[in-house]
Amino acid sequence: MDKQYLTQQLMQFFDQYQANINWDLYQTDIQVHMLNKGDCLLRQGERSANMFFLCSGLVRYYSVSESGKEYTQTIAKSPRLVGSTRALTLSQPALFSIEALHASTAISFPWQPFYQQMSQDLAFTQAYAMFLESIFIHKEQKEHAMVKHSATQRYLDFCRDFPELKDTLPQQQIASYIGITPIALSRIRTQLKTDQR
Amino acid sequence: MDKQYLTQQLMQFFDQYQANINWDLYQTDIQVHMLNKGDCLLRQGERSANMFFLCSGLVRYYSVSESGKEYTQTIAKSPRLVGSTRALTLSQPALFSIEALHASTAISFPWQPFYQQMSQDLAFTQAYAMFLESIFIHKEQKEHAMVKHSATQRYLDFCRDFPELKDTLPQQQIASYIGITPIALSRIRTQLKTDQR
DNA sequence: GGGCGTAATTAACCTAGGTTTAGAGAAGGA
DNA sequence: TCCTTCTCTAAACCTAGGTTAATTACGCCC
Repeated sequence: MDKQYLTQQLMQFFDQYQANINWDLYQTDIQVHMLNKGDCLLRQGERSANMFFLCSGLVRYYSVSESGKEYTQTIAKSPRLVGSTRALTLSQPALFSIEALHASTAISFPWQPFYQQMSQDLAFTQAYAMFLESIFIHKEQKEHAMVKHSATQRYLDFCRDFPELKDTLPQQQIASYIGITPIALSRIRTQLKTDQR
Repeated sequence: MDKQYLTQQLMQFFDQYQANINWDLYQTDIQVHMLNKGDCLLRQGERSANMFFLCSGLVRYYSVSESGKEYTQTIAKSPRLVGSTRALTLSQPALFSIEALHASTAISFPWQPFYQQMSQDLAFTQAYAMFLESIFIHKEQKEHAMVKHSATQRYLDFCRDFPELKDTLPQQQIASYIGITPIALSRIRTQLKTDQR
């Protein structure tokens, strides 16, 4: 798709924070990613120096443990920055993969020079702090739910938070988001159905 | 204890970030808190406009669910800022209490005017973003451990991360940090002892 | 020393959720 | 049309950790 057009979206996204960015510096490094369902932007264990901007579509962050179990940490909707803050700031391999849940479009740009330039811009740094605050708060709520709520409650929470996904996303992935096996989720769903009557 | 002296520590803490702060504005609002073991700086459900700086000692962040179960989210050592970013930025009641694990000293100051002034200071905003990044990374690792590791593994992780606490902290609180009951922890400990032989 | 409150252990029992295996639909491809 | 593959459901069984309750151990105050 049109790189010009997508870059436009990225610029608009940052405009809302009144950050003063010289995009010309990155023109040559910006890459367009057309994703089909199941394609990955970033793979667990990979080192990447890029941040991504999700222009359209939907992705999930998931990780796989040594024992082969999959856990979906986050589901992110466009428009949004996506990427591993941790991997970029500590320059370590990513702890999770980022996978498209539908067809999606994203662009990538190199984080270091961008962050270098941006950390001189107060408006941007403020916006970045706000971004971190918001994902932090989300993470805190998810930790809370994982520890304090039963699987059934977490499923109901998921249905409340993502009403548009509860019927379109495969149940395996819903199960992986709430931290249980698809089999347990199936049990919970039939249990809920019989309770309703 | 000497307010002057503790305030000095707070200023030194921010000096390391080269933030340019006019402390005179807050002199009258700064309060000193001398904490005994078990005293709380902040109580779950309370609204507070203050941020705290832990000058000496050790605190834990814990929350109690409706069903009366306690969960320790974080253990924080001095010197450090402590408080609920979430409660302050959204001006909502705190989701957790902050309790001293030993005798500790802290000072409090009003967050809003401070943050207002500080968000004009690039060095401070950068430092704040780094602070958020660091607690975010910690939270991500804890979420990961809670989901992927067994209670036994989480106990071993705790012993690795807090070697100085594993014998001094009451087992109830260790259990609450790793998200199990004290009874389960006792079982795990005897299990580990017999395994060693 | 004797009582008392708190913390830690132990054992018996229970339950949520994992594991394994099998089968039922739906969807595509030759 | 049949065959394959993928997703979901169902049932039998297992296990980690929760629950309850009784027992012991360790201060601490009188």
